[in-house]
Amino acid sequence: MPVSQRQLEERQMRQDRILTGALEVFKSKGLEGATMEEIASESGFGKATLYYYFHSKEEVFAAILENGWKDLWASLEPVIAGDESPRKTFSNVLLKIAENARNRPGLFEFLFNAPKVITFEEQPWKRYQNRMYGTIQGLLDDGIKAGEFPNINPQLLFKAMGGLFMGLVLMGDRKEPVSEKDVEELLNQLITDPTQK
Amino acid sequence: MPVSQRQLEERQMRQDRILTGALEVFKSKGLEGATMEEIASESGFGKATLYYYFHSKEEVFAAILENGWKDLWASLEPVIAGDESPRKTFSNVLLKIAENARNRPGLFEFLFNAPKVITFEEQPWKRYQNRMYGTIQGLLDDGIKAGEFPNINPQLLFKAMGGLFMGLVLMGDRKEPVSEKDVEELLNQLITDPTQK
DNA sequence: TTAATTTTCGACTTAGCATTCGAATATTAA
DNA sequence: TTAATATTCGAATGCTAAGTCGAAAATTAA
Repeated sequence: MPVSQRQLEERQMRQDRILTGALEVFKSKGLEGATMEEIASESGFGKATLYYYFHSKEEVFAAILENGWKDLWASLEPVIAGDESPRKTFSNVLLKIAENARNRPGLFEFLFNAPKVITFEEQPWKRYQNRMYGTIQGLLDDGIKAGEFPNINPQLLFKAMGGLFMGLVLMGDRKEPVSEKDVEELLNQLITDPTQK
Repeated sequence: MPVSQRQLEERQMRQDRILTGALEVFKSKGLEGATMEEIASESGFGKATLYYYFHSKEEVFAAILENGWKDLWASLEPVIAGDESPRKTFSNVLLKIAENARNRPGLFEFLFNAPKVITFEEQPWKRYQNRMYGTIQGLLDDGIKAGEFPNINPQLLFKAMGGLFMGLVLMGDRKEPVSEKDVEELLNQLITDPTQK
């Protein structure tokens, strides 16, 4: 009587289709610059139809971020839950992030740049983002305590790794995926393991 | 007959006043979100007066960036022209940037974040930005060739230092200026000098 | 003082765009 | 088939904000 499973799935697919089109437009025009008209034609629907699936342009924008961060976090969770050493876990987290970036480069870049544009506060996706950043910082904290990283302010280490890693993942001219070797190299060259001295 | 020196100076000051107000509004609302109305009231003029000094909102935005990058570059130039070793020059450049950031934190943050928002192409301030990035990359290149830095892809090193340094300068909870010691520490901890091994 | 010039500004015009409406079309279930 | 429900869409609405106008006030120069 209500709605069949198939119906729900088709609805979901249409939403995804809209979101995919919207991502393209947002990437090239930004939040304000993008028009619903353009998002509609990009995703193959009429303008009014977008409003059948979403309440507003902001909601479309937020949905992209929400889904993106949620998926990213979901893929990270098992890695973090593992019981490896902080340094090894840290390395695995970076690898997993790189894998995500490789699969959907457009979305990934958007996830990390879009937030700068937002003015309206408290969005649900922020929770995932904070959780991820918090976890990574925690790993660095623990690693430093355990003597696996040099004794430097974890906040700074975080920033440095962030910049470096984004460089590797986003700006890479290379076509091959980021390998375990790459990440290990990073860690060894920039963050010397004191125990190996 | 034309315009007196004082008149020119006063005009300049009014433009600066507008730019200062605009910076505040742009920072909180972004390029699209900011209204000329708000910029006007923030800087203490009527809306129409803004158009007496600038042709459009984009021009106001661009003027902030142009002035900012120009000043930053001007302060860097003598440091770069010095004849120290690449590593030492690199360190001095970072110190000078930090000094700039300390003097006008709001502007500085804007200079480094705003570009992400821009869609319209080729702006004059881009030339200063590229010159600075190019110079820094060149210093790293030279330093690597001279064996003063570890042998790592300069692009990556650049990203890493960028992330780290921005962390130090922008996110710092500290109130004291970034000191030579801080920068040396950075270099020593993250980018071990191979000659010291 | 007075005429030119510079500066200021609120009201107005206008264009673009988010959002709504209402009617059509398609799908489902009986 | 047929009625209910789900989906689609272009046209109409309304608002916001960039940019313009024309008149005033202030300043300068004689």
